[in-house]
Amino acid sequence: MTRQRKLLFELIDGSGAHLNAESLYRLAKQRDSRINRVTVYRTLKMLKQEGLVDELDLLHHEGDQHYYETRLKREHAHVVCLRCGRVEEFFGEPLKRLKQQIEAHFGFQIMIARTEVGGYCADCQRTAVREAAVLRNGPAPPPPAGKEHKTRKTS
Amino acid sequence: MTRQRKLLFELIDGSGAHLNAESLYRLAKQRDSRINRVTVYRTLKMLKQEGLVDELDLLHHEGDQHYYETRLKREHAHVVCLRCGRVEEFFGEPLKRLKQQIEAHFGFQIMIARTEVGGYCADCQRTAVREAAVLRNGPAPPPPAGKEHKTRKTS
DNA sequence: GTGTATGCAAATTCTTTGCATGGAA
DNA sequence: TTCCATGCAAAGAATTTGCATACAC
Repeated sequence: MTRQRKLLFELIDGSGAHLNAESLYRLAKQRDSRINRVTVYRTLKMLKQEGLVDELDLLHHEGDQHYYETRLKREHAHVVCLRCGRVEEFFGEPLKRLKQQIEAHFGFQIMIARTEVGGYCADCQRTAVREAAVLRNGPAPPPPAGKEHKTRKTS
Repeated sequence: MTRQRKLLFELIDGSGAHLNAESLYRLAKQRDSRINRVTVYRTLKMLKQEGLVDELDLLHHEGDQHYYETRLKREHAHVVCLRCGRVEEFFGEPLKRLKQQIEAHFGFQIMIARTEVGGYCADCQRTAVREAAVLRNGPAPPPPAGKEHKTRKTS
């Protein structure tokens, strides 16, 4: 257990976000300027093999990097908005069912499962509708006078 | 619609396997020696964007390439044996459920969904038991005399 | 004929390897 | 004190880009 490994695991575990190797390296460098990018890759590989972290690609929404998270949480699917990049996590019982059925059906012993879903989040669906309107009709008319407030539903 | 695009889509669609960019390129080259690797990458990118093919990584079981399949089949999960590399496909209703729940829960509009599961297939579980026995006890005694037949269950 | 797709070479991005040194147990 | 992890430099795999030519429509 070295200084570097401890730091890296803490960062992956502590960060709310899904870090990729490069972000993890940058964060680590801030706390320990002597750390090397190669150590990050080597440590990630080890943590993966030990089953301590999971590797995601979040549908390669931005580039071909991978993202990492600790395996401490309950199993969940990742839901990525293809427009704004926001990532939600879905915990639910169909996931468990799916695993059970696969184990039963193939006599498989599942070690790891990954579900990644891409699409458009509620906000971006609204935006898309607005953008399409602009393309069709030109810029929207100015909003009616009065205090601004968040649009609730477009349809 | 160029000669190359037609060929590449046919190959992805026709091949039973999950091809990666390099295998696809090699197959294509056999049929049309003038084709270029770059064209393969460009075409795959386009087919992905059009929603005609899906990109998988099969848990990066061997290297960091991606694998491709057409979207003509019903939605399914990929089940990869981490030992022998065999890939099974699972069609089942928990997948549909999962998508529905995610759409309902987040108000999400799902465009693409990918489930990849890794573990050990029935055959490899048996092998692992044998291998562990060898590590513990040294090479197994020769099998009892008589006609060879497939082992059915080890446990 | 016009514009987009292709081929080629070179560049970029992400990740791994070889080897000498440093640090944890 | 021993051995494995680290850092550094360099290599390697997978993929993308720039630019001139070729081909589909």
